[in-house]
Amino acid sequence: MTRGELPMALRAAYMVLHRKSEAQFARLGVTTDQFVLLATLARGQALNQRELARRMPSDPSTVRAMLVLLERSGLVQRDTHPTDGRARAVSLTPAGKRKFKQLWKAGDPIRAQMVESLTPGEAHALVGLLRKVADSLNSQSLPRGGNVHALSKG
Amino acid sequence: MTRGELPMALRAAYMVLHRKSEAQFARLGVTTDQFVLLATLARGQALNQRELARRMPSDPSTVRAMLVLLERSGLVQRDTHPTDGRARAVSLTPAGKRKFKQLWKAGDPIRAQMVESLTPGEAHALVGLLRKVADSLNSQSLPRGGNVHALSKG
DNA sequence: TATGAATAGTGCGTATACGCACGACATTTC
DNA sequence: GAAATGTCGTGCGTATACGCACTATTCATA
Repeated sequence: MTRGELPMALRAAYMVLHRKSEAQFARLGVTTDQFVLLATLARGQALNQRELARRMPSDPSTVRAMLVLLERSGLVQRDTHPTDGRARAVSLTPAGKRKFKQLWKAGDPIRAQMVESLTPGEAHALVGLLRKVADSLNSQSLPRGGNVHALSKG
Repeated sequence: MTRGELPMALRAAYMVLHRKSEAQFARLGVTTDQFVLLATLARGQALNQRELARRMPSDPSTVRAMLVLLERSGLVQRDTHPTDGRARAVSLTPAGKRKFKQLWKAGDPIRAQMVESLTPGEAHALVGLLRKVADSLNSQSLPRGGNVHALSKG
């Protein structure tokens, strides 16, 4: 197997998922990434923006831009943090919770199709392998230049 | 396993890959997606813009914006298509070919790390599973609303 | 061959994605 | 308790990502 296949396969799979999700959620007036943000908040309310970004995962700058829009549409609120004057405590509004339930239903066909294209064992394995790869990339600081093999083979 | 884990794991893995790649390629003056475009062109020269978009995969509008930038930096050229007056034949310039080789080397640590975090069997399986999921999402037109299970269980 | 349908590319608008610099507040250290 | 250091959020700039409307060209067919 060629080395470059794995990154490209990962990219291709994500892109299709993203496109299909976008089409599914558009009717409900939110984007795929806004759904991810709402889902993350639904799991853990009153996060600050950095923690929210870490969990999505996304960038704090990006999350801020998203929150501005979501706040404007009334799905999310940002209160001043009780103990940390720098931070803001983000949480779903009641409307946000309702919208999230609606979105979860709307996304079900996509989740179902992904899972049903695989055996239960394959689905489980795929999640495990994706996490393994993600963890590996997350942990290691990559060399800035050149070729790591030139070193390890020397 | 929860249903939502697979999409989130896929998203998380792609995001890390994208971020790490961005950091690696930035020194060389191109983005990760520009690298993908150049790699796609390196495999099949003189594609028109739609075919290029189909292979990346990406959106024709996005590809156009990228080509404008890449053309400006001299890595890519767009000639009028020999037989189709609507289309443009996109190809790498000599500078584009050189840059691509350089980028391929720069990306090697990332590809290496992804592959080496898995056994050869796992890596092979992962690529297969990703393609299976991607193909499944690509082929089926999803229902516009509601829950596909409400139908299949009825 | 005229004409309608399909296709390639363009241009625009909105929403991520992320780096970077900045001010505000916290925490540490002396 | 004041200064150094770190962290949170903001604001800005550039580059995707994609839908949509529009023009130009090609293809199908009457």
